[in-house]
Amino acid sequence: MARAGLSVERLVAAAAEMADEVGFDNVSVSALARRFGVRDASLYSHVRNLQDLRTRLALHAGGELIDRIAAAVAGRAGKEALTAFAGAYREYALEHPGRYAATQIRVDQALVADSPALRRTAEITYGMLRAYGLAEPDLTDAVRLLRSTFHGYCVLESAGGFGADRDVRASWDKAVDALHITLEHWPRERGDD
Amino acid sequence: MARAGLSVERLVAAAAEMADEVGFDNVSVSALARRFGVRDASLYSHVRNLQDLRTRLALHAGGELIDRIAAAVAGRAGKEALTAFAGAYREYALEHPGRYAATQIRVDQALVADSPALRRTAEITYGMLRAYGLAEPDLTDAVRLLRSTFHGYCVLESAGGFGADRDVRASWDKAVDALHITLEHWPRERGDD
DNA sequence: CACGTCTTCCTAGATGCACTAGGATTCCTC
DNA sequence: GAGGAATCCTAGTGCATCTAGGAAGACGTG
Repeated sequence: MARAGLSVERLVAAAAEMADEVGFDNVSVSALARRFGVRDASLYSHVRNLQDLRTRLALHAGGELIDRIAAAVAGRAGKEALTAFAGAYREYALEHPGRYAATQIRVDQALVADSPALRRTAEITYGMLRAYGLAEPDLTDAVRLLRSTFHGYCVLESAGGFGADRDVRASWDKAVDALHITLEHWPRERGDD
Repeated sequence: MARAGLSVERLVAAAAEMADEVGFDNVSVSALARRFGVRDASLYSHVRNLQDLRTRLALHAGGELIDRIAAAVAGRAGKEALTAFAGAYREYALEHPGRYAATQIRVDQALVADSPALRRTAEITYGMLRAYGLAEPDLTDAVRLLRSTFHGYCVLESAGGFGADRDVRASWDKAVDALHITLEHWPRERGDD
């Protein structure tokens, strides 16, 4: 019997494509097997179960995302870096809605800690913010604000949540501008209370 | 045979409780039927299918959320209104994670347009922002920024996405502060370009 | 009260998914 | 070419959504 040549890597890659096409929630073991012309059961030699597949997909997509961001931010600082970061983030979320959705799932913290991608994300984000001269706890607050805004915007935009007759890209640029101003005039924590 | 006294309203209410307990994704027709001591098939006299149930739950939760926000904002303006809005929003999302998750699903735009809740949300939001003296298209940009930040923060927080050792409530207050400042110093659109 | 009707809830069954056990075939290595 | 490991299979379980069609309670009308 001719073999299909499955492997964890090929499965994850196909799952990523499938997620972008039919949505992350519709990535199933059966559908993936069908795509390879193979029985469901065959996949379980390469992947423990559906959750395992999804987790691998999440880590894979997270790595892709941070690679793009890192490339965009490299060599820039201040507002330029922020704009590049934001642009790369939104572009990935819109180009790859399924993969981006995958990055949102709750993943075992032990796995996250093991993955270099997540650490790199933190490094890049905090590094970018250092240019604004923030210190803890303002730094963490600012990171949380950025993540929330970027994530929230991309989720709402790709879910079609912005119905008003106003260019979505323009609103995004405005939001990034606003964030830059906020970071420059951050309401700093006083050290003595 | 004794009747269970099912109705769409009771089903949706039970589904809402169930969503908060076991997560929105785990609300199933079978589990809901089990909760009423009734067969799965019996629910299909009241609800068309699972998607119908979820849509009803989403609209129900959306109504609850905007009611809370309206009550919190009533009689306030400016920063007070913004803080009240933000507080009511986050409180609901944390108290009712399942219902809040329900409000995120993609719902047929025709149904949304029919629902008074969504229109009320827009009214309240735009009304609150008018105090900052913004005009279109800045108004829409600001609404999108607010929604994104609130939504993103609540999603990330309730998904356990904020791992750093910093009080999550404090970061939220800081974010709301930052948004207030942003709204006061909004980078306005010049009319002539 | 008897009758017909509508609603509610049922049984039975089709279909699709995740997942396991265990067997067969192919590939790699020595 | 023989042994062992990896790959893919058949067969089957359990749980989910959803449909078709039937029985029995609730309800209004004469």
